[in-house]
Amino acid sequence: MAADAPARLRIAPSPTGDPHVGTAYMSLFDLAVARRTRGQFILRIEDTDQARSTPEAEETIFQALRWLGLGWDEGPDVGGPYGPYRQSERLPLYRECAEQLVEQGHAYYCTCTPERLAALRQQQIAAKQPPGYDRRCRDLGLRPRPDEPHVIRMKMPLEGESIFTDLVRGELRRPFKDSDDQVIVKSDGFPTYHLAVVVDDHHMAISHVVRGEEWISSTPKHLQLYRCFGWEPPRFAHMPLLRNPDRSKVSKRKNPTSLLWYQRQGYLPEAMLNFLALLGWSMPDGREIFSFDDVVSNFTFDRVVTSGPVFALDKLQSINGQYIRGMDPEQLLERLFRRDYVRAQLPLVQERMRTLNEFHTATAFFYADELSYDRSLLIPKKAAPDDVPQWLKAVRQRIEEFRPWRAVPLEEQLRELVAEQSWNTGQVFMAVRVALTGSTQSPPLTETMEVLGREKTLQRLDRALQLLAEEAS
RNA sequence: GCCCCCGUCGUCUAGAGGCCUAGGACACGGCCCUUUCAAGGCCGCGACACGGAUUCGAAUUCCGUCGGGGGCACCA
Repeated sequence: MAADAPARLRIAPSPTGDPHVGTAYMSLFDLAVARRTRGQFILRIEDTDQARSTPEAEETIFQALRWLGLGWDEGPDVGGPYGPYRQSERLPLYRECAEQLVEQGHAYYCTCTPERLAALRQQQIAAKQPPGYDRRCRDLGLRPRPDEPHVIRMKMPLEGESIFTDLVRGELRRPFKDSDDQVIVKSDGFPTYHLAVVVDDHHMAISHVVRGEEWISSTPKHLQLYRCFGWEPPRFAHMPLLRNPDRSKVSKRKNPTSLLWYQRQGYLPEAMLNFLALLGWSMPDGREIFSFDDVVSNFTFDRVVTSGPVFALDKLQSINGQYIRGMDPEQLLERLFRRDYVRAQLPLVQERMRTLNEFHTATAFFYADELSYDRSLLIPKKAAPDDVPQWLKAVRQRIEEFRPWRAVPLEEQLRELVAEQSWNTGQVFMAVRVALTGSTQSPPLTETMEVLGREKTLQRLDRALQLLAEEAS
């Protein structure tokens, strides 16, 4: 990869939750290659899942990547010559491409019902057959009317094999018969990932696709689409998957995966990047502390390992410490007081402060790993002790998946819940307040929740429930 | 069940047939420095999954076994 025409790489996150470390991990290498070749790094939002995509999630992805210094040359918010950069705004293109495939006999309409597909699947699993579409509609030449529910499926070759060269793994091959006729346009008219990614990567002139190992098995489908369209496919690099300590694919249940968490915890973006670069890749000279520019000038895919690294935080801690020690005090001061977390806390406590020092006492609870407070505080005055656990459980459940994580809507949720159950608002709010802050005195509850973040909020509710359970037994 | 990827210290990794009695970093243990804690210094613990084959010689090549992971959606 030394010679190198300008490369175009993209990160294509789905705006369906908190910005993920995996997104940063891929972006890091995308940007490195783009910079190294004086090419471009593109951000494309893959919001073809109408049910799960949200605008807030998209916004936090922008924010998190910018925090890390992984800015993009083209994207939904900055524009660019290949836009729009949001898949939901490119629908006509996918439709047109899919219809073209149907015209050319590379794809077909399918009217099989979800019920039939589910039943088929069950049978196959029961018969210990690999699950997959049985191609019933493949040669029927169906032309469903627009009001008739249907999908479009691509035709995979029945024989032969797909061979491609992966930049990190070398030659990979797989018989076509192992891939079924994938849906490329859903019944809601939206493309599936498989169609959209190919169409967009081509139309955005992407030269290198860097993505997780999890995509290896669908690469033959993608290559087949390129072939059907008559387009030249990009180069593929399948990076190893980040793992939990138990070696499963990294997940938020077992690891903090939200970039927002790292930001709030006070990790430095440059240390985070350094750490991420060290997972699966190494500098030719073996140095472990290096800048993003060092990655840019040294990155090659042949130094990427193929086995999945465990995403373990102790090394990140150590690296972060080294960065902190390496800063001059003025720089450090700057960083400390610009921290967004502190800024967010400020309005909550300002009206309660009489001296500057009170800022620290009033916000200490934001930082505690585990609050220490007397269990009896969890039982509000005039409340029945046995009621408290169910309040906390109900509140937890109510907000666990709730979006957006903002004070006003959260307050609405809580008030609704309390009203439904005919509970006492003051008592319920007080119990939650103590669980979250360890004290009966705190800034307004839901504003506190917003700043504290979902993760810590849920964690502290759990902790309070645990305390109450201990007391009961 | 089928297909694919992977397998060096607890963890991240170096290693592309002899330079390997396998190197570094994190973590861990000890000592030193020190009013404490960190930081720093020194020392230590600690791995080529297993079995065959190829070779004068294998962590490095090939095969098998075992183990881990991923995929098999109208999710990405």
